[in-house]
Order: sequence, then C-alpha cells, then structure tokens
Amino acid sequence: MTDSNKIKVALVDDHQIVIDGLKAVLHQQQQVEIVVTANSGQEMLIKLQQHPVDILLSDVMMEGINGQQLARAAKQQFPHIKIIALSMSGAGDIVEEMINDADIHGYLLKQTDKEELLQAIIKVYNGGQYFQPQILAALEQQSNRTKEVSDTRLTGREIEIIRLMEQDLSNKQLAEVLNISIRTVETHRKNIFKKTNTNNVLTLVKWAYEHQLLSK
Amino acid sequence: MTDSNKIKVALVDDHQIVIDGLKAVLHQQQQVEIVVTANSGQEMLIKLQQHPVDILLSDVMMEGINGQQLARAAKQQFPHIKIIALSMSGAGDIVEEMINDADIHGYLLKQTDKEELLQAIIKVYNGGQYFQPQILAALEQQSNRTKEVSDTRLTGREIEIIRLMEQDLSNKQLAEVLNISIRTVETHRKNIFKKTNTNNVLTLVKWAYEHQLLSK
DNA sequence: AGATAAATCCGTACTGGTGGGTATATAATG
DNA sequence: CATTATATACCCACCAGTACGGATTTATCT
Repeated sequence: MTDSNKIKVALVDDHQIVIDGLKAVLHQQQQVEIVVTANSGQEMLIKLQQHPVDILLSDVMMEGINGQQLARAAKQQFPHIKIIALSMSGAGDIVEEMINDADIHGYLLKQTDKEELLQAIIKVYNGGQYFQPQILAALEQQSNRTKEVSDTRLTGREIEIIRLMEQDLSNKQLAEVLNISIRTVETHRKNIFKKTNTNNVLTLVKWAYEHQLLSK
Repeated sequence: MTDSNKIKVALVDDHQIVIDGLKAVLHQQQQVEIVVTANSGQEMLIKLQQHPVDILLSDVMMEGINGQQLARAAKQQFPHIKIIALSMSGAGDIVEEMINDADIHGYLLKQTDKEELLQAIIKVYNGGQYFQPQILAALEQQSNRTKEVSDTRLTGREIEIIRLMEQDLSNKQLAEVLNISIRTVETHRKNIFKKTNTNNVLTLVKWAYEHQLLSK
C-alpha cells in the first residue's frame, strides 16, 4: 500500500484544515508521503506505535500535549524519528524550548510554501537541519533576554517574591505568607528594584513579563 | 476556464501553507472553486478588481491590513461579496469587531474540517450565516465584558488618566501633564479605584487589560 | 579557613498615596 | 429651567512603602 521509496511523514495539528491541506499538498509528488495524521499529541503517540515513520511534522501550540512535550515523548519512544516543528508563531520562548529542550531537527513557520516544506523534510530526512532565518533570529533574541535576566542575578527568593508581588500582596501579607519579618520583605523588595532597575510594582511586573519570569 | 456553476471563492491568508492546503482540499469537489488567492489584504483588494467572486474567505490576523480592515474595504468596494472569517483564535474582542463592525456572514475557527467549511460556504452563499458555537460564545462573553465596562461609568477623563497611570506616571507627573492640580488627580484616582473596585495601580491596570481599556 | 552569596532582620526619616470628607464651575440633558 | 454629569480643587489623618543606613546567620565555593 505505502510506497517504500517515499519518506514517511506523520503529521499532528489540532487544526483539521491544516491536516487536510497538507495531505492534499503533499499528495501528488514523489518524495514524501503522509502516512499518519492526528489532531492531538496523545493520539499521535498511540498511532506511531503502529505506523513507523521517518519524520514527525508537529504543530507547536496544541491543546493537551503541546509540541514540545510530544517531541520529547516521541524522541524517547521512537528514537529514530526526526521532528520538524510547524508553528504559527515564532515566539522566542517557545522556539527556544523546542530547539534546546526537545531536540528537534527543523522549525518552520506556517507561512512557508510547499517547496520549502518539501525541502525541509528532505534535508532533515538526510540527516540535516532546517531552521528558517526568522526562527534563528527569534532564538537569538530570546537568548539575549535570558542572558539579561541572568545578568540581574536575581536569587530564588527574590523571584519567588516577584511572583507574589504580581499577585498584589502587600509587604505585610508577603511577610505572613513567607513567615518572615516585614523588614526582610522590605530588604528583598529593595534589592529586587535595584537589580531590575525598576522602582514600583507596576514597572517591575511589566519587566517580569517581558523577561518571562511571569507568564500569560 | 472557470466553471460558472461553482461558487467562486477568494482566499486570503498570510500562511502560504493554508492557502496551498485549502486550494488542494477544495479542488476535487463540485460546488466550490477558489479563483483568487493572496497573502495579504492589500494584494487581495487589488486582485478582486479583476476577479469577481461570491465569497471572500479571509484570515483574521494578518500582517498589514488585518481581516477586519480587509472586510470593510472589500464590502465597500465590492458590495455583493459575502465574507467568511477564518481564524486561529476565537478571542472575543476580535470576534466582536469582525461581526459587529465588519459585517461578515460567517466565522470559522481553523480547527474545522473540510465538510464544515464547505457547508459554511454554501450556507453563506445562499444568503445565510454560519457562526460556530465557540464563536457565538466568545461574542457573548465579550459583550458581557463591554457591558461591565460601561456599567462602571468611567468618564473620558478617567480613562485618559488610567492610560497614563499604566505609563507609570505619579500623581505629580499626571498633574503636570494634564495641567491640573495634584488634588484633582487624587480625586480622579479615588473615583477610578472606587468605580473599578480596585485599590492600587497594579490591579487597576490588570482590570483595564481584561476589559480592553488597554491593549497589548 | 577564608571569601562570597543568600537570606534574614532592624532603625529612622521621609514621601507618596489612600480614604474620608466637602465644594464649585461648567457642560450636557431632559 | 432644573437636574445631572463631569471636571475641577481643597483639607486632613493615616499608613504603606521607600531610601538611606547597618547587621547576623547559614550555606557554598575556592
């Protein structure tokens, strides 16, 4: 049934249209064949047990298991699989996690065309890597931000306190929650503001969001 | 060349894969034909001048002209066109803008399948509307939030001041910028906190973001 | 053993903002 | 015209937080 000369690709995306589309796009050509599709990471992990593939093309932001978790699980269970991320956004933090933590071989934004997609699949299949320039740029920028955070040398306690400050706790409440003196809280705040070069909770919280100490 | 029995559809999406995909998906069936595609609103507006279509299938979040602006411009220049939005997210504010301001006839999330897509196109073509349940829910929730804001009865001046507070101006700075007394600023702040049921800048700003008084 | 970093705590003076009032001039609205 | 909404301004008591300062204990690194 399946043509053993073609590169076997598995495709996960929770947007059914993307799946339908990519299947159709890759249908009439010789090099690649989509042999498994799924709408979620969970589903894909199960299907991969039955269907060996060369490449896993995975969306990044999905309900349930996200692309990163899927990549890690797939790598572990099927070590020979090579993974290409296919994402709507090139948000730096996610890109970094995918590349550094999930050990993927390629990263494409969905605003590529089919030629580039094919090229990426083939290159990765042959042992190479394929990362779009935008992705590399985002990664660069992300690592700068990460560096900036580490340069501030915030301690664990300080980060903990920043998180609580974002929850709008007063010094008094912080002292109670952490079982320490208000004076200690004051000292921590002082140091936090100094290190982050801010001088009130609002700008601090903004800083923290920008530097991904806080999320959402 | 084009089959005059088919519903003529134009497709805009800045993700080329989505275009390739949808084209392929809708290729082998009888009712619908994609006759124009573009990667941006600008491009589409130009192309529509040459190519009459029945339905404009438009992505919502695009670089340059977004879906809403495109819908309005298209409606104005080609009044007979019916527009269906095709979006990744069902974020309430955007949905509301599209439906209320841009007067579209349908709204689909990209996690539909081709059957639903076809169904939506046909229904809209025949003068109907097609909105997914999630979309209607988001719209409902959004109108609740809007109502909540209007219930707070914030005055123009107060909203102005909230925006400046988000920029981290002190009472003194506010007074200078607005050329009013600090006392007046204090009064405004007092009233703002009372109306929004907050008691400091951080929670106020969060409230403002949630209620779309501030964006980004 | 000595140095460094992290977390803890305190005093004192000051400032900025909160919360409670009250009050007036001017638009806007019915 | 009368009423209401809006923007303006002030007073005062109070408190939370800041800006200096200095200090100790514990753990970690060299």
